Amino acid sequence: MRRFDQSLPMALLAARESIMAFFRPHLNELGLTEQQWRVIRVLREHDELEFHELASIAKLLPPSLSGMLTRLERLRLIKRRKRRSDQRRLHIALSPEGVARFDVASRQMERIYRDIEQRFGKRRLASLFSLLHSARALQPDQPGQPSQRRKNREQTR
Amino acid sequence: MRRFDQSLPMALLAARESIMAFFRPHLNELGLTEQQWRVIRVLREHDELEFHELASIAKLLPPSLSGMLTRLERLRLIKRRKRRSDQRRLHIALSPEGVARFDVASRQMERIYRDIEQRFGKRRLASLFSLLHSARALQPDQPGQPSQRRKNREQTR
DNA sequence: GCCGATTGCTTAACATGTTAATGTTTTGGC
DNA sequence: GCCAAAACATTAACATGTTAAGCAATCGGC
Repeated sequence: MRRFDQSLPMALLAARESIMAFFRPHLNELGLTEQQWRVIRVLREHDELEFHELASIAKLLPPSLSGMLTRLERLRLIKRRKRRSDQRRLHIALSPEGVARFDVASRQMERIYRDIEQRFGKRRLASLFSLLHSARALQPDQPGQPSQRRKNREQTR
Repeated sequence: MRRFDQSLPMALLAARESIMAFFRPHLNELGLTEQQWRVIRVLREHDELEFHELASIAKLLPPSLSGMLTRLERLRLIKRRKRRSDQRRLHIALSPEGVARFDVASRQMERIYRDIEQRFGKRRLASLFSLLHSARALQPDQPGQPSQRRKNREQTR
């Protein structure tokens, strides 16, 4: 079998951890976890989002996001409210405090990012983004799909 | 601020999730989590390792690994024993059942990997690995360090 | 040989990831 | 309008990530 250090998931994980080592200590000082920063950042960019949109964009599974919103609400950084016309749907937005927290954090994060960009090189960074974007597009065959390769079925959901 | 989808940590995360979507369902069918598979794979490659070596290679923090070993031991996939000369140090090795489980899983994982490799392209995959390896080498400045960037990391052993 | 400092793993406490089940609201066929 | 099915968020149960504290074994200076 391929050597462990030639595993693509491991290479992606290790690279990400190295990058996060730049950001995480500063986020912690700002009283934010990495995932909370993801949510705040996405909300700042979109003003208001539905639950499922936020989950999708921030790459969080619904159960994780659900708990995070409870905690972010307790910190008074976000607000969530049900849509009147459909009580199932949830709308999430930053509070004024959330916006303020974003403004403080974003400066610092942007500074760190420029440092990384400089160390790594703009061109290589662009190449990396391009390849990562392609990888992101890969999709396993769907069990019910009439494609070439098929596997087990049975997860009706 | 940069757009969220231009964040390097997010790009790495999203790419990794796309790749793991190929592997995870099959690991689950084999009764293994993603991290358990990491541990088994590393142990298969090294026969026997000390705790700290295993943690370092498999990119697991000691507290996570500690709990995992308890569960893997309960599943009878690994064995851990203290070194006689130093009762603090722990040695971990696969059990025969662990080896057998590896053998079953490795075939399937290798098959999936070749599928990914084919879809993504060997050359581009090699480029991606190269860039990821470079990213992995990045290290933030240490707070107490003189202004030149140095890495005072982990030559603990 | 004694004792405080260090080493190495484990526990603890909390947040998140992952899958399955639950509860509530809405939809759609009749 | 009625009711089963679907849609959505949450809760549950468990594993892992992360930081700090704990505990036992060992080391090192004396």
